[in-house]
Amino acid sequence: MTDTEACLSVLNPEQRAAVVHEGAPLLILAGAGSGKTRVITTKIAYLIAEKNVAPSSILAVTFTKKAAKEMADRAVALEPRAAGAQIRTFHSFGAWFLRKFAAEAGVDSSFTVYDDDDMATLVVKAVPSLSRQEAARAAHRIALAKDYCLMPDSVRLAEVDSSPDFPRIYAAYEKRLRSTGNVDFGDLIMLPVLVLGSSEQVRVQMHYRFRVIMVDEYQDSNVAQFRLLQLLSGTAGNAPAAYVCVVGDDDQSIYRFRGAEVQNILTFEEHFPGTELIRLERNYRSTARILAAADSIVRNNADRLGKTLRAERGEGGQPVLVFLPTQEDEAAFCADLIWKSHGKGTPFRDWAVLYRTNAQSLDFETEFLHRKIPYTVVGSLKFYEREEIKDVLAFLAFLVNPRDELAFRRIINKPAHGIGEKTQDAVVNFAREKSSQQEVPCSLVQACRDCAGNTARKAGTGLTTFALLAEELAAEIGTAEQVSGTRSSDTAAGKAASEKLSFFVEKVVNRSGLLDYHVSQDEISGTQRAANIQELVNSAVLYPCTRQGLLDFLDTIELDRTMESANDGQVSDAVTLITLHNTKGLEFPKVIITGLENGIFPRQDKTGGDLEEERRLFYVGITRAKDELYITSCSVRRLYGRTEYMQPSQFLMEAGPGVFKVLGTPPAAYMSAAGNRDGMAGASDISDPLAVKWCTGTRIYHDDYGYGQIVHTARRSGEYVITVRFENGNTAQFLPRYQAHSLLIVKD
DNA sequence: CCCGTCGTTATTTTT
DNA sequence: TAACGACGGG
Repeated sequence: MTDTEACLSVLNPEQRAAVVHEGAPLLILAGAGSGKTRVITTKIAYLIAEKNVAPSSILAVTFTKKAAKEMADRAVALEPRAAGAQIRTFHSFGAWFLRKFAAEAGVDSSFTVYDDDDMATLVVKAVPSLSRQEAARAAHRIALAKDYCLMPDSVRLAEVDSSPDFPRIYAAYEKRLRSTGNVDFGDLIMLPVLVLGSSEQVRVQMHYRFRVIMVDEYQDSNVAQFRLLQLLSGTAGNAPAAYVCVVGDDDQSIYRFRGAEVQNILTFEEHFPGTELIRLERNYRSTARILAAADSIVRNNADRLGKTLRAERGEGGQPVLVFLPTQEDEAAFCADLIWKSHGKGTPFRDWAVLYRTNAQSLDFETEFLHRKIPYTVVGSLKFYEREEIKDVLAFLAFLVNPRDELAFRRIINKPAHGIGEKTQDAVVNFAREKSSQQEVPCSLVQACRDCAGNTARKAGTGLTTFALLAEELAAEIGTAEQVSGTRSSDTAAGKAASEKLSFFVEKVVNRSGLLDYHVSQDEISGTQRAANIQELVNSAVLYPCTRQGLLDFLDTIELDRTMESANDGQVSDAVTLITLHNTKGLEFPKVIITGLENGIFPRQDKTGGDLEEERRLFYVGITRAKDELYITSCSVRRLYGRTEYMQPSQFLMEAGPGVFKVLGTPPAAYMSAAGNRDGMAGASDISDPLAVKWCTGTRIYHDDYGYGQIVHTARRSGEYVITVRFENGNTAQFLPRYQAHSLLIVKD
């Protein structure tokens, strides 16, 4: 038996059919935990080993860096030659493509990628009449327009933003962006679509290059990505169409807000004629009762293809729904649960705490820190959003592309050289003016030199000094010519490639004065900026000290702004704190989904299609759990510094009876919506006059404590107990049956 | 141009 | 509640 036969033999019939399928386009509808990554990776190995497909002609795209890495690792484990396949995220593929066809796309081959923040700043520069806030909103709409592949002159632009000014703002932004030579995230997909659409030659070249194209998490692709797939796979010239295989699950589509178009998967068969469909419905991840809970939620959605997951792992324990008074209690509950299981030998890494918004991680971090429970927060963007980190990255980006207006503005006067906004504007406008008059764009370094004589003496000296430094450092890392036409890092730049990039970054940090500047900031406000810069310097150690090495370094950071890459030496056994969105593609033995309250999850104002998306998000969360699932809901939560009384999430009422084992006291809203459920504590609360009178949220006056509010109710050995939080900070419990006389209900 | 104070405002979700 | 922007004094 060959290796490949061995790989195939562990698959179920549907998986095997998907792997050996060839010819027509293939749509794999893969339910959560149905082994789709195994199918894709086996298929890559199979094509190489059995079908003699050249590895380099295989393109597999995913959405997250993590997923891409996992796919590549697993494919290589099955078939070493898979290392030659292109296994990337959509955006990193776009970046690769744009560097290759920079001229056709009208960008600098050494472009860097502007994030949302940079976009907003550039909008302000392009349309100065806008406030920062308006610019940020416009930037967001521009990004969305690009997700839909709409240009400033598109008539359909109104569907993204109907304001009459929008097309002009978009056009002005676009002009300004193009003059920097840089791109934004949307460009990484949209520009390749435009280049492929307009250049037959490029299309043919790509068609000969990629013979097999696979897309994972296809349900989250947007219109631009769909068109990219169409253009890469269609026919052109004499080049035959590539084999297309997409994998997705309409129930897990959770990125509509970012332009993801569920229609892409729902109508795939119309756009790729002759499509064959394979369903993977056997779930190897979760136990049956967890899957039942997931299904009881998602079946409330109307807009779905519909599928039923079959559990292959047996019944398992009943998912637990816990009602808690406050968010602190919620954090304490999680800590208790995790700590107790750790005592029984469960490693911390088996646990994941899921939440709707990043801000919710704070309470867990505080509690876990206190209890000495190790944890890692996944996907928090904090590190690369820090000012000092953005400063250093901007300096590096500027060395690579001296037309980068935003990088220039960020670093030119830090530390202060007397170059204020006026001088910056003069330099930038000078460069833009000159660029429009000549073939070769004018770099901002050159503009600094040319402007130095026409400004105040202090500013002039600063500009000259800066230009000298930028030229010297840029020369050291190599010039653009030294990499053009080659992607490998073996191009000899000034220094030997064996030297580490971290030396160069360290030099930049020192010579620019950025490190000194932030050291003094640390002294003033006791921050950790210098240490953060050092961490960034250290992370550059993995790259060679060449221009290409620097480009790769910036690329990696720009396309994966999560901490993991900068933080590989993290604790090996730790609880995972993660947003629901970030859990896509992950699994954990034990999962706690927190904050199941209306307004938080689902978020307020969600209706119709948006509400269905929230429901799918809940479904994604539930199906991450392998063995144990806990869900928590609080009756009180601090929101924007105010204390709010919460109702349980409507999703909880949608689950049928017996789906969850309920702990704590279910609020009245849950009870009345659920009707008379079996085996549930406090089931008689709606008919208990005490519970009706003394319910959560009621305002109270107490002779000794003053004003307060009921934050929790419970039934303890038959007695109805209320917990009251008073305005003086005290919290106390009372038995209304006996103590009603000392408690006054305050009427508004 | 720098720094401090005060008032206001914001919280999805991410490549 | 915290973080950020506007404003004014040095």
